[in-house]
Amino acid sequence: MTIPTRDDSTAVQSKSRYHHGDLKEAMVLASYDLVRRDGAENFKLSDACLMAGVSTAAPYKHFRDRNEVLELVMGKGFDEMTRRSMAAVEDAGVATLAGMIAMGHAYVRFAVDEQRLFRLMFGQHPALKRASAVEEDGMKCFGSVIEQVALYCERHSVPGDPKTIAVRLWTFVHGAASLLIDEDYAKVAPGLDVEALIADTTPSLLR
Amino acid sequence: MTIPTRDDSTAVQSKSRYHHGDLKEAMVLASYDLVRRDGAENFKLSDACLMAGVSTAAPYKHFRDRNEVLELVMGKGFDEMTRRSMAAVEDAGVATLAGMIAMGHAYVRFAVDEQRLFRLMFGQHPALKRASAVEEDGMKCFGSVIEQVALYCERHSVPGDPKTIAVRLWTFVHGAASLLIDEDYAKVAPGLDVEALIADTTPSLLR
DNA sequence: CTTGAAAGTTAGCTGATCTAACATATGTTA
DNA sequence: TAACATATGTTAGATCAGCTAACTTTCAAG
Repeated sequence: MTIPTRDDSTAVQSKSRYHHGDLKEAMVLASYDLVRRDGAENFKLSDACLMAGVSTAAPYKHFRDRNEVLELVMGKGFDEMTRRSMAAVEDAGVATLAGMIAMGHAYVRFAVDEQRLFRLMFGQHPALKRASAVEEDGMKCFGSVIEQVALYCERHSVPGDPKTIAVRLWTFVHGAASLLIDEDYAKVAPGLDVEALIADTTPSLLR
Repeated sequence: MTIPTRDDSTAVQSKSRYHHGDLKEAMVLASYDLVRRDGAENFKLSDACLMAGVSTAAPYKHFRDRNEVLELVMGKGFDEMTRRSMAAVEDAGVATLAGMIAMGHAYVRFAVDEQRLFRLMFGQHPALKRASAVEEDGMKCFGSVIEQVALYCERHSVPGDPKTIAVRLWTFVHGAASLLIDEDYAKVAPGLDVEALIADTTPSLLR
């Protein structure tokens, strides 16, 4: 439950070491890693303090409380998710079917690779998600996914409202990611190939 | 944060009142209500103790720890969800399109009505979900949904593996429920009519 | 330099889970 | 029916994390 080692390469520090330099950033980075490792429910602010090399009271000069730190971690999570999804679609081809499928796969792969982060980002404390920083990053993430689907719809003259179709696709992919990492598929459909499920279903949803 | 009043109608009690009578059951019932009201993240075992009228040490004679109580609450949640989904499909017509849509709507409505319960049941601590009691009730819940879709597929000679098609429908409905209560739809597609989304999309998924 | 604000520190409060040691019913057996 | 074993309560307190208060150090502006 505790391997909180000081990572000096991460922290920006003054020579004196009484003042950290950029404790706020260092705390968020440390917390991001801790949440990825242990999950938000096991995240201890005090571990992040250890990693940043400060006392447990120090963060309160920069954050309202533990939750504000988690909010910023969520924001970083959404940024990373956006980055990966967009990279995938640009790689496989913007406004192509392959691109849409790749985007779905990237979404699911993020959920799998970053399970604990994904769990923090979705379905947990509704209060956290309402934080302005989170709202902004979340909107950017979902917005860019929807935008990509809309591009596809226009290019291929898919009938109907592009946004509605985009929401359909998003809904399906999100459901797949959730049920997969929650091990619900494993209970009723063990060995299910989720990538195939998405590849097979995407065409039906894009029309 | 605290309205834990003693509910004597719920509790089975002996005359002496030293021994509760059925503390285990009383604790689960109280905890179920508290989780529905406050969410699992704000659930205090001590509140449940107050409601059951016992000291905070008493539950440890019946439960391993706080998590075991939550596991049983999850189990009850799955039972209730199964009940509602099956009632909906039987009401609207087993093996009919209307029945499939009604089942989806019931699933989403459960998520909305019992948001905090739903959040406990999905996407939270993976450890809790692996508890045998939870696994059993969860399987029953998803299993019966899948079974119903399979019945539809057979009746209407839908080509392809019925189970695969059932998983598709389940995935979509679960995604819709999750994004809805997580207020993610509200961010990018405010005012989205989720019931319509499901009614419109179900036919495309059932073939 | 001085001085005020920013950003650390230590000490300690609070509130929740859980444990240890003890107390009281209950019900089976002598 | 007395006595014992067991189940199921109680009280007291350890622990541990979040957070606050009061004090200290550094920095930067004039």
